[in-house]
Amino acid sequence: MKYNPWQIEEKWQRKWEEDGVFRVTEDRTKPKYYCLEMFPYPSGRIHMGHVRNYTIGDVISRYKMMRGYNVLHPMGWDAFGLPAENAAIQQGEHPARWTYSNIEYMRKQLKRMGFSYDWTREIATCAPEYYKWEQKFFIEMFRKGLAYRKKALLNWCPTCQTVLANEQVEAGKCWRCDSDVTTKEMEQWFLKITEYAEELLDFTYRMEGWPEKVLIMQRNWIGKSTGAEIDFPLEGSDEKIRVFTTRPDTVFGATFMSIAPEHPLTLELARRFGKEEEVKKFVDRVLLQDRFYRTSEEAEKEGVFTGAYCINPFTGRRMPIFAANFVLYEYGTGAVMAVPAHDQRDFEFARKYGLPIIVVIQPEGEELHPESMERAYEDPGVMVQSGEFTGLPSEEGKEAIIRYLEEKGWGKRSVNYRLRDWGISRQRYWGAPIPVVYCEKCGTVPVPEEELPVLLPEVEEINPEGGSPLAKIEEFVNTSCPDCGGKARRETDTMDTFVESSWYFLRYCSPHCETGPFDRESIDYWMPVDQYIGGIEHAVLHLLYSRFFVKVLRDLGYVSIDEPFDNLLTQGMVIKDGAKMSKSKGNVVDPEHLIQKYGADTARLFTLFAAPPEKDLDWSDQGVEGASRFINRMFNLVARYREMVRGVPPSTGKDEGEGLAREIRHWTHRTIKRVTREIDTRFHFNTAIAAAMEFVNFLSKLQIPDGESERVTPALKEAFRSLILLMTPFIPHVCEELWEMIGEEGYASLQPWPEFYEELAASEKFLLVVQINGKVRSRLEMDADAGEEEVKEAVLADRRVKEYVGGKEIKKWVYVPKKLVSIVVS
RNA sequence: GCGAGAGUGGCGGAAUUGGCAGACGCACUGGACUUAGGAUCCAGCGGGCAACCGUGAGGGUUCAAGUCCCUCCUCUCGCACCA
Repeated sequence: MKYNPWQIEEKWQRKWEEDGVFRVTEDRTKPKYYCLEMFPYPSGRIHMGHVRNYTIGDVISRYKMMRGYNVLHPMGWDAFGLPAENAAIQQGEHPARWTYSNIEYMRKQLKRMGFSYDWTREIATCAPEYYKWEQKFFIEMFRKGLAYRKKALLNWCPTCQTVLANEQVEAGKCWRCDSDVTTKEMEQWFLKITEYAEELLDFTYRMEGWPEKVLIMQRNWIGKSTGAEIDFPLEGSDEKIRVFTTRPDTVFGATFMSIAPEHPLTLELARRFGKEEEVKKFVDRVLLQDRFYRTSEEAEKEGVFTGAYCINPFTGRRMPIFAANFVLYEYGTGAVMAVPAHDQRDFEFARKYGLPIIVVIQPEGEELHPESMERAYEDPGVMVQSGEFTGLPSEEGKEAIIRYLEEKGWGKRSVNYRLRDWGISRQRYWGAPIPVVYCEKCGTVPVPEEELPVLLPEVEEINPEGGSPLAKIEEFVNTSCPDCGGKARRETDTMDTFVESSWYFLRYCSPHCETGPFDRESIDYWMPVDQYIGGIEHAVLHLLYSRFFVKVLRDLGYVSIDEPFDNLLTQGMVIKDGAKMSKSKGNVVDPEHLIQKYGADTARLFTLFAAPPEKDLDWSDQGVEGASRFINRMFNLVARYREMVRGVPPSTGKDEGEGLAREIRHWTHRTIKRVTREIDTRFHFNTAIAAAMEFVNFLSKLQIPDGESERVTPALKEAFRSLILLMTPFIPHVCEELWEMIGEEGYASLQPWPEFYEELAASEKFLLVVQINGKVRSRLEMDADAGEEEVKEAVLADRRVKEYVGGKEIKKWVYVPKKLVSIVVS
């Protein structure tokens, strides 16, 4: 009898499917567990990253199932996206055909891995039954003002003639044609994620099941800063310029003002003061620079005087107003009060243009002088040269200044976020149409609900020149206004694919629901996701958008949860030869070859054994051999004892038995304990597998003396049953086969997880380590129930101990029960 | 620059609360079986002849430090003119 993975795997995959072993319903007699892995983009074939991600999720799902949970473990396809469109351009294949044939192929590959998905719940986001509901959400968001249209500066690729999402711009270049990306102002649809900035931030402090790293990244991305807005009157006018600052305590040191080149006031002021020509030259030049250069640190700070002055309300100082390249129009008010002594950018700017520097914060224990300063002092200190505020510690000063401002009506307390609203318009074909029409009379009108979905029209070919493909389809564009019936044009942009992935986990709960996006009861039963697993690359985008979406759906009355994912596991990358697997590096291992050569169980076992899930996994062909070898050894071991244990009832209860049987039972229970703890407390599958390997090593060495076999077989049966069940989540196919081989009924996958008795797991002897003056000098085997007196007697009687202690005085005696003795002698 | 994480044999990686450093696996060495072995099984495997020395470097706390404290070095990741 030889281990034949292909035959075994085919057999059990077929049986699981025939018997619907992994199909789930809302069974209220069991606790629920929703285990989810980030769904793949159907790019063509699965890669090692998928294998790792989905294997981790599968172990967790199968383990929880055996622990008695009702487990939802679904799979689907993030099916809209650019690669489909590119394939269409390059190969002339329709994006839908290309996508669906990829899905067919990848589904087969995933099934071949033996993952425990409930395939009846499979979804593809490009299906009208899916995006229909997304369009409905969009309309509801539009009605609540959470989806709106505005002009915005977008990344524009002049070669491809299209807008690029931020993630499609790599180091200032177009990801597809490598030309320099510029900006262009266009009408865009936005989702108002900033409305939820505070809540999104707030919850990061309560999400205990998420890695701290991800939470920190999200907090940084949201980028909350608190401070004040202050009005600076324009000299010779009633107008005011409003700035945002986080350092109101430094306002006495503000000596000039910087405003963004694209700020409408910039050219307006220049015109008024006869500086139009040179300011416009500067503005044009800066706006031509790409944003990546302009916002990088290397970019030199430069600016131009607009000719205008404003007045510092606190000091009465005339502050020249500069247009400066480093001021961002989109952040705060697009204008900044410049405090050169206490802000590095302003410092550099002031030095360059010879502007005054006034120190208003003194650090403790040193005195700053503007002439001798080499850089700005940005830390807290004591306020100086600040009128009635002089002498206040700067932190208190912030509060005092804000109160003063508000009293005087010069400004107010203010909070700013770095987070911007989410631009979702894409000039793409292969995406969900934005369900809006533009009527000459009624303006922007959402498509009525009963007309949803706005179907993506068939298209002959996609223009490689780019631009919105939908805009070229007359029958699609030309429509009538739902309100007045007059002539209207459809929106031709489609939605960012991140919109689809922001709610797919909800759809899985009732994937075939026709009356709504999902069935409320199923959502209330399954959500939130108990364990979410995926790559760290989505730490901000997908994970933040999903959080936002759930909060919006909550406020629209669809769900009653605040957060979608209770626990998050970010798995490490798959590395080979010191680099991430990638086509360009040529270090890709195709999972399909692996399966062909070793079978799915080996592929699974290796990815689990090589590293804990959250760490990077170093690929090693020899390591795969090792995994394969282990499965063979386990198979041969069970095969050898198969006849002996068939039909024998396993040992149960806490009676240890005697001799060999007792040793076997001790090993069995110890192993159950170790494997369970490693999986349960921290998902460290590598050490769980190591424990099982040790158990196999032990069992392989067993020599059963003639005549003893009767007494030993129940213990052996228990051992094999346990071993097989412990390994089932990791290598399910071979475990099903072995389960059958030892004569057990039903599916191993459906058995309850083995239990252990603490009494049996504990050993009856322990090895006592004896240290003398901090060095290990002896080891003694002791009975587990030996008390300190007994231990002391045994230690002092030990030959090696006597050698070191001799007649010397024992100055210290430390006893750690069941572990060690530490003796200090002079 | 700021933030987070990590440095342990030839390699991947183990070491509850400070308590035998190197589990388990790979590679390697020797042996057995064999026509053969790149299959399988058995044994060995941090360094050093040894006393001893060994967890990035140097200090410290402790009977005892990979683990705690201080200083420093290296690497990885994230953010980086956000006022």
